[in-house]
Amino acid sequence: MERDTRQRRAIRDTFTRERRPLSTDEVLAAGRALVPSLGIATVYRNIKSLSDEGWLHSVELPGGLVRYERCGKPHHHHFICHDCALAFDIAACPEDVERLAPAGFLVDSHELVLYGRCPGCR
Amino acid sequence: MERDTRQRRAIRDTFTRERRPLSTDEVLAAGRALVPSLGIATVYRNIKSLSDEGWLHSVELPGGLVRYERCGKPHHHHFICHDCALAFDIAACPEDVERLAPAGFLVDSHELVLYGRCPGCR
DNA sequence: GGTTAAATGATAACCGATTATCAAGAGAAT
DNA sequence: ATTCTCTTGATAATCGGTTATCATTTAACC
Repeated sequence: MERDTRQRRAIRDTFTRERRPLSTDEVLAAGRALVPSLGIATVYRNIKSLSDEGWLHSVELPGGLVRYERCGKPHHHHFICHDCALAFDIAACPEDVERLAPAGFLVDSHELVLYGRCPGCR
Repeated sequence: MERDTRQRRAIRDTFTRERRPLSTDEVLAAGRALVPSLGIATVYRNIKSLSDEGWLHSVELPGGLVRYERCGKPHHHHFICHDCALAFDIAACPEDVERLAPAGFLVDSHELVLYGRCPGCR
């Protein structure tokens, strides 16, 4: 991936505009608003190359659906709306979660997911 | 599923003995220790019927691997070891996580996953 | 113990997600 | 504008997980 194509720009712009984890389908839908001919194979290819370049990384939240977000964001968590299924970033973090683990467990990272209804679905 | 078979007993016993979320492969492996002929189809069938009966329910943790645990446990969270990939129960909970969400988001549940190394892998 | 229908086990089929293929399209450099 | 080669888009192939099929086994009841 060396060339600056309309498709690749559309995909990058989508991640830059939406500041939340996006699934391949969401990238395809949003990207088609900019480049109607965009195909799913191109979405997968560019997500892969942008990940290899360290511009994107995958986010695995419960639900078996892989999403991707821009690299370099500060530590944060996520909110998933059970109506629209969109994932949103949550800046806050419930400090010192390490102490919640029983003795003998070594904690080195954590993931918190809040579920509910997003502003747009209420 | 009405008959009390050796296979079904082995699967139930596995969940009763291990008090943590189990994947279908873990149930198959543990169940075969009791009934060597146990097949994966039987594991899926019994997990489904035990779920329909309200004895089991699925737990979706990050990673795209569905696990199952007994119903009726008190509110708890999970720890996933990144060496052996086993999931363990964590009794503690970082209270009032609801207020971590920005205004406009209605939170009705949450899931916390701690990652690290379990006692057995250290 | 014999009968009968439900459960099992091996495996084929299915399904959604991802990757590979390849002819056509289009950046980039001349 | 032309050339060259990388990228795209349509779709076939693949993959892991789950479900369906069906002959065989076996629990439950007489």
